[in-house]
Amino acid sequence: MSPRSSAHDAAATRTAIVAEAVALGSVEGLESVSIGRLADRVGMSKAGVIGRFGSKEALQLAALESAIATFTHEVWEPAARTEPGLARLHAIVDAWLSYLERDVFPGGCFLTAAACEWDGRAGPVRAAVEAGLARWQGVLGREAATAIAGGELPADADPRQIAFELGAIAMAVNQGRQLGRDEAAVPRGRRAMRRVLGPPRTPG
Amino acid sequence: MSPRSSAHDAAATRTAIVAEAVALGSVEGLESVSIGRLADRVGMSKAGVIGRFGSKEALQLAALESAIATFTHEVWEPAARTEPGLARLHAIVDAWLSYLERDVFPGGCFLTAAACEWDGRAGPVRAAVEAGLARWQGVLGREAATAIAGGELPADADPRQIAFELGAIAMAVNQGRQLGRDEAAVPRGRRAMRRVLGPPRTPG
DNA sequence: CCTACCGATCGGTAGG
DNA sequence: CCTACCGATCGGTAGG
Repeated sequence: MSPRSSAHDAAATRTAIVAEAVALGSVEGLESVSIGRLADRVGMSKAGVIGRFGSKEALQLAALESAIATFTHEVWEPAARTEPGLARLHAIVDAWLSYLERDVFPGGCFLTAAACEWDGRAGPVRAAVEAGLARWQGVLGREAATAIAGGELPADADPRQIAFELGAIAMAVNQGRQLGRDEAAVPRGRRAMRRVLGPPRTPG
Repeated sequence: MSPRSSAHDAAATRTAIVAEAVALGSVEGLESVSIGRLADRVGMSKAGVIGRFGSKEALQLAALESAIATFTHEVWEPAARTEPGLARLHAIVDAWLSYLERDVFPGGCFLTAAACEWDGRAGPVRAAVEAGLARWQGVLGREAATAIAGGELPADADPRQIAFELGAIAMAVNQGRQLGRDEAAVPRGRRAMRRVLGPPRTPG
C-alpha cells in the first residue's frame, strides 16, 4: 500500500548504480564504463540501468556529482571545522593527503581522472568537471586570501598561485601512487605543500 | 625495379597513421581512438591500418613511442646543449613551458593524458607509460643532483623531491590550459618552478 | 524492472 | 593495400 518502500528501493538502486559507475570510472575512465558491464555488476538488465537516468551522459553527470560529494565530505568537511585561514589550509592539506593515501576511490582521485579524460571534449560533463575544479580552486584561494589578510602568509603572496600549487601537488601525489605505485608520493606531497604554506602556526 | 620507393612509401604511411593516432589520442584519449576512425582520417581501409601494426595495442605502443620522441625533441634536446646542473634545469623548464604553451599536441601533453588514462590498467602500454615517466623523473633528478653537488642548490635539497615538484607543476599547467583554458597557467607555472629552483645563476 | 530487439561500430581476419 | 566479412558489444528503444 505504502509507496515508501518502493521509492526507497528505487533510490537505493540508483545509488548502487552510481557508486559502481564511480568506482569503475576511477579505474578505467568514465567514458569506458558501458551500460552493459555496469548492469552485470549491479545484477540488473541494461534497460533497467539506463531507465534510471535516461542516457549514458545523465548517468555520467550523476557519477560526477556523487564523486564531488565524496570529495567534499572527505576533504572539505573535516577542515571546515577549523578556523579560517592558514589553520584551515593545513587541515585541508592533511585531509586531502589522507584521502589520496586511503584510496577512497579504487583507481585514485576520480576528479583528477575525469579532468584528464574530459579536458579535450565538449558538452555538459566536461562543463561540470571544469566547474567543480574551478570551485575547489576558489575555496583554496579564499582560504589563502584570509591567511594573507590575517598576516599568516606573506602580504605579497598570490591566493590563486597558492591554490594552483596545492592542486598541482595533489595531482602529482595521485599520479605517483596510481601510476608509479610509489609509497613515497604522499610524504613528498606533504613536504611540497608545507613548502607552499610555510609551517603551521601554533595557536596562542 | 628498386624497392626503395615502396619501402619509403610504406614507412611514410606508418608515420602518417602514428601521427594521426597521437594527435587524436591527445584530445580524446588513446584507447578511444578506433581503427575505423583512424582509417577514415588517413584515407585508408581499416585492414590497411591494422595491417601495419598487427593489433590496436601495437599501434598504441607506436603512438606512445612517437609522443615520447616528440617530447624529448621539444624539451630535452634544446636543454641538453646547456651545461649540466642548475642552468640545464632552467633550460628544461623554459622548453617545457614553451612546449605546453605552443600546444605541440592539439589536446595538450600526450604523456600526461596517457598517464591518467592508463594508471588504472595493466599491460604493455601502461608499463611503457610508467617507464617513460620514470625515465623523465630520473633525468630531472640527475640534473638536480648535479646542481646540488655543484653548490647551485642547497646541500640538503632532495633531487627526487625537486623532480616531483617540477612534474607536478607541469601537469597543473597542462590542466589549466586544457580544462580551464587559462592563459595564466603558463606564467603561474613559471613562477612556481622558479620557486622550486631559485633564481638562475648569472655565469661568470 | 524485464526480454527482445534496433542499427552502428568495435577489433580483427580471410582472401586476394 | 583492398573488399567483404566475422562475432561481440555499443547506447538506446519498444512493449509489457
